[in-house]
Amino acid sequence: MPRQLRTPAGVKSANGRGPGSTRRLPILSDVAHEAAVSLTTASRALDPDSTHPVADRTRARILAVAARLAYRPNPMARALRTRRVPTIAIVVHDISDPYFAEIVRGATAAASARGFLTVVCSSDRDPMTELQYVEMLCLSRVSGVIFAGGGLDEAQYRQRMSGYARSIAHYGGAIVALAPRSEHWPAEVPANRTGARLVTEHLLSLGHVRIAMISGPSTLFTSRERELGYLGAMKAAGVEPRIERADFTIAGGADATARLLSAGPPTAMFVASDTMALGALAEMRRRGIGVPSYVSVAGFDDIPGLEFIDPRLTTVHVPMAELGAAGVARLLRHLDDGDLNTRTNHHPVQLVVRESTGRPREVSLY
Amino acid sequence: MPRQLRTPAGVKSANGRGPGSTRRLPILSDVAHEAAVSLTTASRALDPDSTHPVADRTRARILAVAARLAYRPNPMARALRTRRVPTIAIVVHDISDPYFAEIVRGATAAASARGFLTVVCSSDRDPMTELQYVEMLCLSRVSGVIFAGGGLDEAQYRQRMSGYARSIAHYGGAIVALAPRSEHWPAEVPANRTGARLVTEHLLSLGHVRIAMISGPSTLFTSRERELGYLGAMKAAGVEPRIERADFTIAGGADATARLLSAGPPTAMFVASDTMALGALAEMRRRGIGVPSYVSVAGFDDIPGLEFIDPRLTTVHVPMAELGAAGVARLLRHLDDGDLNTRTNHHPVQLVVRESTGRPREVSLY
DNA sequence: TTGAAAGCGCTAACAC
DNA sequence: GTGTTAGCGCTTTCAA
Repeated sequence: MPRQLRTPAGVKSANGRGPGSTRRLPILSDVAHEAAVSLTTASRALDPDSTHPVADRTRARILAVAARLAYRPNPMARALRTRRVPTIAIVVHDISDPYFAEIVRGATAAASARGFLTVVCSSDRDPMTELQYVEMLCLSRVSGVIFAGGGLDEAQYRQRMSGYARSIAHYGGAIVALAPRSEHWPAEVPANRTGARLVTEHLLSLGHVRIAMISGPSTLFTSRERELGYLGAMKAAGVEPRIERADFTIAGGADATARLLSAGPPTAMFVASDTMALGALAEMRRRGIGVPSYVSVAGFDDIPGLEFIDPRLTTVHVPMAELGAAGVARLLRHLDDGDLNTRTNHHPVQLVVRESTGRPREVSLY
Repeated sequence: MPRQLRTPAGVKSANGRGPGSTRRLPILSDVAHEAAVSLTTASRALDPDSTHPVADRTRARILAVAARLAYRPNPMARALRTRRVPTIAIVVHDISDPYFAEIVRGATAAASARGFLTVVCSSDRDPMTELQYVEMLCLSRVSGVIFAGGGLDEAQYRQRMSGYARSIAHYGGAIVALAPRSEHWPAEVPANRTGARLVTEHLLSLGHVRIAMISGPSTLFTSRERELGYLGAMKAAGVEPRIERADFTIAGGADATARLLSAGPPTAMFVASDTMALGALAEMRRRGIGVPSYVSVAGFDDIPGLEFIDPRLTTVHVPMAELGAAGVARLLRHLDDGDLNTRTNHHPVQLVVRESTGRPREVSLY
């Protein structure tokens, strides 16, 4: 349809498609036409970060028309030109896990404040699913991708991931990690090692010697960092470490606890995430084992809702929402100012002692 | 830059931008050129749901080239043409609430299986924030919007919302509700009224008479439906109802419980969401009130993780992930088959009796 | 300081 | 069955 014959915006369309139909959204040419300027000038006046000069009177006129028509630029048309959609993606391992839900909450709030939409991709802890999502994101030309979960140390995964990352960098997209990864990406991560050290030292100071750790998969960098803190504190105290592995889920935490209890049960357990600690607590209850009377349990993350489980869990507070917001801020610094710094910022964590840890039991369990 | 001079895909760009740089992504004209066909034919052969005939030999040749070049259509260009981005938005009240997290999990899985990205917009229970998000979605021309949370019965909200909805319908976008609303949109909702009736009848059958309800804001349609079930059962039993209101948060549930307990405490409480019930339980514990020995508490939703709180909560199971998936399926039926049916499908719920409800106390609390 | 014109990559109406 | 052509709405040279 030639431009001239098009029904102008703000005028009821002649062939209204029934009662639900309404006027079409105004486009740039509507504004330009009404303000009696060219498309170019209208575009420049409306673009907040255009450096091209526009006469004050002209600009004022254009802005007035735009406001009256409630004009908003079409993001797709703009994206086609600028080669990037105003969307930020956040890739998480499991959106149902309160840890990731909190990060997403912080990130979406920060992103929407800047006019960015946030896409959430939850892989349900399957690396292949995660890679598929990243491929989709890459094809969609999202402005940036935030990886909330830790990376995997597995050849094929790393290779495909770095291929996508290169592709994203190629079209000018930004990448930020909120957990440790092998890739050298800009990162905003919690002080995992320090936190693990603090919590282990807390258990040691209570008099525990047989302190086991329930960690995540050995291929996950987050597991490794938390193990490092635990191992360091154990070594410094001259006591023997013991690591059992799970998959960062509640059920996994329960299973690992069962294994730990059936072979020389420890007097204290440091669980690498609160979610797994919930599973540990459930397994204890199922077996009638008192916490902390028989076994002390400490978690990591300080997820919301912890005040409602019994006993209240000793853990390491990670500023999840702030981490999400910091990730978005970092991403925007790349997009806005071309900041390509790949420094890793460590966010401080804090030991929160509650009711699930206490002095070691006097009697043996068996 | 004229097409002819452009660096072909698959050939290292002459002005590579450093080590991170790589060849540019292939575009349709690359495929068409290599396969020696026109853009149109290439487009048709590559579009899985194009009805236009293409010779088998030609199609095979085009597909082979596309595969070799790892060609993927540019979603932005396609969107500009089709006037819709391959993205589904899901609007929730609070992504940190496990109820919504589960719905989102179900929806994203279903959407990505069909090549759609899912945008999550969490309003943190602020109607104005929600409206802002919907405006953004509308401008972004997302293919569809799923409203996971219930609607508000408030004039200005309803007016702005229906304006956006009209706008979305106008460009061919779909809308689906997963909770009751005044707008006549296609809906997939839990059987709120039935669930509330079932749980109230359960409490009545245990011998309770003084059964209070903690509901949500009176302007929220979800609150109303659940109240209707409660009121119906109470009336049928000939006993006096009592409703206290909160805001569907943990803290709100705790506050409402405090108010309830300080003025003629009931022997049983039906709380309109598990999240609020968590707050109720916390308030009871703070006051040293036994559950269910002194007061029975029942929730609604059956959010994940409930097996780890003490006492285990009696509630009404809502199939959250299925609701999310059903919402996506409904949306795609609109998009694919033009199904504009606005029927409301009620998803069955189920009473789950656990440990937080029991027979009424013999002794008075005060 | 303004504007004309050329696309971004794709789809669809209309030939042939 | 295939190709030509005209845009989708916007940004951005380049020229005035």
